[in-house]
Amino acid sequence: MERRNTHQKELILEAVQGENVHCTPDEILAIVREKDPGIGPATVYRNLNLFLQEGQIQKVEGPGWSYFDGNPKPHDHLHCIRCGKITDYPSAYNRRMDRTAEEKTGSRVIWHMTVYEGVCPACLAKEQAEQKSQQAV
Amino acid sequence: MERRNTHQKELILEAVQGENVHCTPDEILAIVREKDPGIGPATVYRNLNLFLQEGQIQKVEGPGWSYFDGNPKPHDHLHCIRCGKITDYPSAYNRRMDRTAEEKTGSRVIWHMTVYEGVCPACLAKEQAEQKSQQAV
DNA sequence: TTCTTTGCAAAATATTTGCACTGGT
DNA sequence: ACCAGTGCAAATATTTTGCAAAGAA
Repeated sequence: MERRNTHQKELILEAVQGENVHCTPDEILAIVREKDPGIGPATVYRNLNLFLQEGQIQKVEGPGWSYFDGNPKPHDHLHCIRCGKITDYPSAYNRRMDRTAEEKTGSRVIWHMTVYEGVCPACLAKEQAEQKSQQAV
Repeated sequence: MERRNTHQKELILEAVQGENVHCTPDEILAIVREKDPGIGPATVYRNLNLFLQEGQIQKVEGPGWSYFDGNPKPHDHLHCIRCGKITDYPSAYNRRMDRTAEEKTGSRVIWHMTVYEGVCPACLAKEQAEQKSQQAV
């Protein structure tokens, strides 16, 4: 079964592969519809699953949220519990953790991902601003 | 709004809080129905969400899977890509990782969780058995 | 021209909600 | 007796699938 490249595939891959982009299928649909309003949700789902299988993108999930990540390499993430956004955690992949896990559990470990739950810099700033305005009142 | 203890709540909490238990809502429904077949899915969902809010349990999610975990303390997990089961990763919570992440990202980090993707000991054994039988043929 | 991919609509899944009734306190 | 919690069914939300038409190769 030959794999054909289409206009739609290009747009979807482009949307999800932007720098530090983490989107839901719905958000991706909105983005690609800006350039081609005819695209439907089924096409987005189908191709995201295809890219996933091909290893071109990955799915990042945590308690209560789920995003597609255009960067297929394993890397850690930070999830903001205030705004919901997730960002890549800037650090090299630590392969030693996998070896340690293998020794401890007797499993074969292929890769790992750490998700940090917290409040991102932008939301921290907002919180401070809110506190100030509360003091003023 | 007062919180009442019911028969159903007890069964559901008992089901999800077993040692190293990681279940989907559907699996939990099946377990509690063994003792009380009258319980419906809505009650399971409602109470799991309640326990989640109360911090009595947590939800663990990864690429393509999601389970409730009766142990509310942050801890790492191992997910088997062959049988789909997840198990607790036996190691103390590393608080230092959170402090490091705060320094690196400028965020406030509350907690983290690492998920290891791999093949569990039971499935490794199965794989070896399969290879042997293939050689025999 | 061939056969994959698309867009739509319907179907399948998963989860939440409205409401009358049950049952904990 | 009061009202939170339950069970059911309907409503939502999310994702997948069937199929005729479109369009890559």
